[in-house]
Amino acid sequence: MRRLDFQRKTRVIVVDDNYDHASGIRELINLENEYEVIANAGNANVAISLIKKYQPDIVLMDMNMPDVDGITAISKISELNLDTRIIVLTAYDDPDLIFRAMKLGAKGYILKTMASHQLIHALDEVSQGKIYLPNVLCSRFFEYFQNFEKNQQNASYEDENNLLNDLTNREEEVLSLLTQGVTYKGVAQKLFISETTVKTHVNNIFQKLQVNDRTQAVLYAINKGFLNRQKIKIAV
Amino acid sequence: MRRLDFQRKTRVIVVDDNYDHASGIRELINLENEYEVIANAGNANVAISLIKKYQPDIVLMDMNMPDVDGITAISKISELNLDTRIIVLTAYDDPDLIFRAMKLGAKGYILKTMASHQLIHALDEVSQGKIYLPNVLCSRFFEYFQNFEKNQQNASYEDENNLLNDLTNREEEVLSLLTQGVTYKGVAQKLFISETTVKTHVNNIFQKLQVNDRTQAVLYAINKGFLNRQKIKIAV
DNA sequence: AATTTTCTAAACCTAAAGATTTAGATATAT
DNA sequence: ATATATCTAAATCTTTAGGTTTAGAAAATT
Repeated sequence: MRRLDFQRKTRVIVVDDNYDHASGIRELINLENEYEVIANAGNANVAISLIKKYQPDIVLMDMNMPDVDGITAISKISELNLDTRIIVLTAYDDPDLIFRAMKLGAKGYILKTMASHQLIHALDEVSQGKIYLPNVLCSRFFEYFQNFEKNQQNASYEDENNLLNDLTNREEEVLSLLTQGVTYKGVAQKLFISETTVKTHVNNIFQKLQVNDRTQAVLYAINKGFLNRQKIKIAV
Repeated sequence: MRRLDFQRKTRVIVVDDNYDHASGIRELINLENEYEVIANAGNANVAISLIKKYQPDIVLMDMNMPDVDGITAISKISELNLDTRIIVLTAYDDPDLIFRAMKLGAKGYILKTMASHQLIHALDEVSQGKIYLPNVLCSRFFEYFQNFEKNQQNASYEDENNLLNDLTNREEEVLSLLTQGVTYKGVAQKLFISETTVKTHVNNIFQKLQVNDRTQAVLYAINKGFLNRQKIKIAV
């Protein structure tokens, strides 16, 4: 099932620095009744101005281009907040590339090595508002995604060279308040201890984390995933 | 193509608080030569201790359970760092649930309404190290994923009530250095301006961001996605 | 029973941070 | 041409922050 609205074709812009390749794709797409390629772009900057001008339904974007790379291009296009949907067309099944493209809002991802009918299928799916990601690439994506999330968490606890593990409970409490922008006086009041005690704790924290001031301690804590899940809050 | 190693069956534990349902799944799976259900668990805590004990190849996990919910259970299981792969089995195609389950490392996700052969197919795929996520659920996932990422970025720029937009270029430069834990003196040296000028800028920044000190300013910046992409670095 | 951590707290000091006012120089816009 | 915004900088002052040493009490280890 394709588009129901036959009055207006789905408008596509092809972005590829290889002219022959772009022409091939253009002809392939124009064979289909539902689609028409309204423009070609040989590099990212031309592509962006064309997209601004014509606001196409779909952009077919090659990834390896001179000057501005595909990822940056996608990023800039999605900042325009148009209804234009991007399908990535590339030779590489690099998980990182897939992950970043999808993260930036690409609606489809196909390899150049894939059969041409898959390209049309992708157009069909994406023009219907779906996401098109072939199984192989989907697996690659999740590979990367789950590793990424795991690292985000493992950066926190269990880590051997995570100096946060050297902190005592009380020191963790103090650091937790520091990461909310609380002053020594504030910490003292909240923990019902004297200000000098807070200073003692803080100095111990600095030594253990090998930093020189509260800002660096806070940055260390955030980097190492201390207070990962709960959104960082600023105490007033 | 199923498993190549016929000498040892793939060992499965079923976690479902509905005993009848669990039994049904057990029988279904035991019809297959390659799999054997070695245990049932009616709640998450039992499940976790069984998994610790038997270290199964695959866990089929129901999501709506009493006491400890499925997401928490997955989280705890993945903290064990076993080779056990988790397949989620639930009645809901809630995007948030799918997203969180996959984020925590679930290798498959199927709806209870789906045909039984899909369950076996999921077991096949996952036992081969692949990820099994039916197209419908995959779309749901990406829906959520892309919205999530978009919000993370939009929290930064374009936001109306983002006070960071009020900062001048120079103030942004100063703030950027503050978020690296640089002192006033350090900022002065790096920007080739006097320390008092830095103080002026900093005070303006505080007023614009409506905060009282550098730590709060840094936290505000981080929360609003200032320095989103580049990993936070501590200057030494 | 003896030792080590941990939490508490003081005194004393220096350095850095932050608040406030004032002001000159350069742009940029109206 | 005259506001307006931005970047610069000084002087002055108060408040935190941070460094260092010392030390008592309680709890956990060995």
